[in-house]
Amino acid sequence: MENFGEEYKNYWENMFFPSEDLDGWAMDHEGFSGYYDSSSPDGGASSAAAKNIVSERNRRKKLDERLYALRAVVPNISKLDKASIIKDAIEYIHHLHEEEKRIQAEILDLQSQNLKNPTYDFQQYLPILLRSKKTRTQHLLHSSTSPIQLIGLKVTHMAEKTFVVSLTCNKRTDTMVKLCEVFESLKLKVITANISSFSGTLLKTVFIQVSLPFCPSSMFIYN
Amino acid sequence: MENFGEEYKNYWENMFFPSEDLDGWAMDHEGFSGYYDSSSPDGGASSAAAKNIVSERNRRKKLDERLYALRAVVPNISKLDKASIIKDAIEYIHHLHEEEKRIQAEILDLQSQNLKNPTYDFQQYLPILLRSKKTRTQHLLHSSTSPIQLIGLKVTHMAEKTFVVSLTCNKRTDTMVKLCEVFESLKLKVITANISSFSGTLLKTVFIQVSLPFCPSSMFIYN
DNA sequence: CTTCACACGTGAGTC
DNA sequence: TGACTCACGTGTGAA
Repeated sequence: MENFGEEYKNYWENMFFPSEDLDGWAMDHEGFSGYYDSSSPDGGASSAAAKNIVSERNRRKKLDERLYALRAVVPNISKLDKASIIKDAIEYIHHLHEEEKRIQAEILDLQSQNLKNPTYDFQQYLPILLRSKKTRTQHLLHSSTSPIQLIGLKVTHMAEKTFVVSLTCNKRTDTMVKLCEVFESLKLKVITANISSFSGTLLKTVFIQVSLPFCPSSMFIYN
Repeated sequence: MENFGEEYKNYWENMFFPSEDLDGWAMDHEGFSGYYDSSSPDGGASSAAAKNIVSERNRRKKLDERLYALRAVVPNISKLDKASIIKDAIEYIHHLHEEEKRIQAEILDLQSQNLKNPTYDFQQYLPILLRSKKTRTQHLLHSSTSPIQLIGLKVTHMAEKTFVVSLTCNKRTDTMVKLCEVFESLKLKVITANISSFSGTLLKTVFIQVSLPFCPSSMFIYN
């Protein structure tokens, strides 16, 4: 029996090396069958026992492979112990659960933070705006001489029917005039407007009041 | 030997019931020692073997408990198989990894969305602001006659060293004057400022330029 | 009757 | 040396 122990001395360390000698081992085992199984020396029973042996060995091998794979996906393994591997895996799953909960809270916080100052991105409605006023707006924004190069455009809902439109763009020649023309062309009810220029950029802030209840898409088809 | 099998027939199902009969079992085992261990019938060796037996039994029990605990933290167990439990645990960890990656991407997306219009919430820096200018600001914001009732306060990073401070508050008597006093007390380098009032609320927008590189907390200790 | 998964006792190796 | 961890072969009950 000692040779078996020699063969599998380092089994746990290099269990992923497929050892073909395992298959041939059942034949050798026939010679040992009489040693402890004196009551049934017939070939049929010993063959069944050998089948059981190799089956059990495959089962153990599979289980150890799984355990090895589990150890591979779990970082910070404290010990190579079988029990410790499972223990670390459990703790790691708990850690992942906590992290997921924490990150979910963070994402919820970010979402609520976005919701707290409800700034709707204008960018997606700009095409609608351009389509509806293609006749004038289009060629103003894309005039060959000095087009309005948009940097940022957003609308903030201040009160019912009241919005603040903030538009940032590069400052070129006549950009300010064109900007005013664009806004004028929208025929919005402007409460107050302010244009500031610094370091090559323009920022135009316009308070507008709409007659319809808030609906971002309808707001800019409005003319 | 059959009685042993009977005792542990349902071992896996109720492994968490501490079975006290395990301790007393070693004594019974003495009677069987001669059956297969004919070479060493002395009491010392058999006692050592008995210790080994109970130790090994405890080891197996611990390992099974760990496996049971692992099964408990993994949802959607396909089979109660030992190997399947580990396999499902591995898949579950992979699932958690994917989910974490997905959610991290989502949080990054949200953050970039916040960064695209980099509006830093002023609210958390307001206490610092108030602390640093307690002498004047504090009593202005909390004066008994008509305190400035803050609705929204945020700063937007426009360019290097350039920020837009937007402050919204309720409009009361002298609110506008006090607002100007507060901003004046901060000794900021104001490029341009604009105050608008509508439907009982005030909005003050100030372009300021700071001499230090951007650091939200230091910015408002600045005086 | 065969297959499968299991718990068991046991010897060997390690620290 | 004693206290471990491990792989092995084996018997057993369930599918």
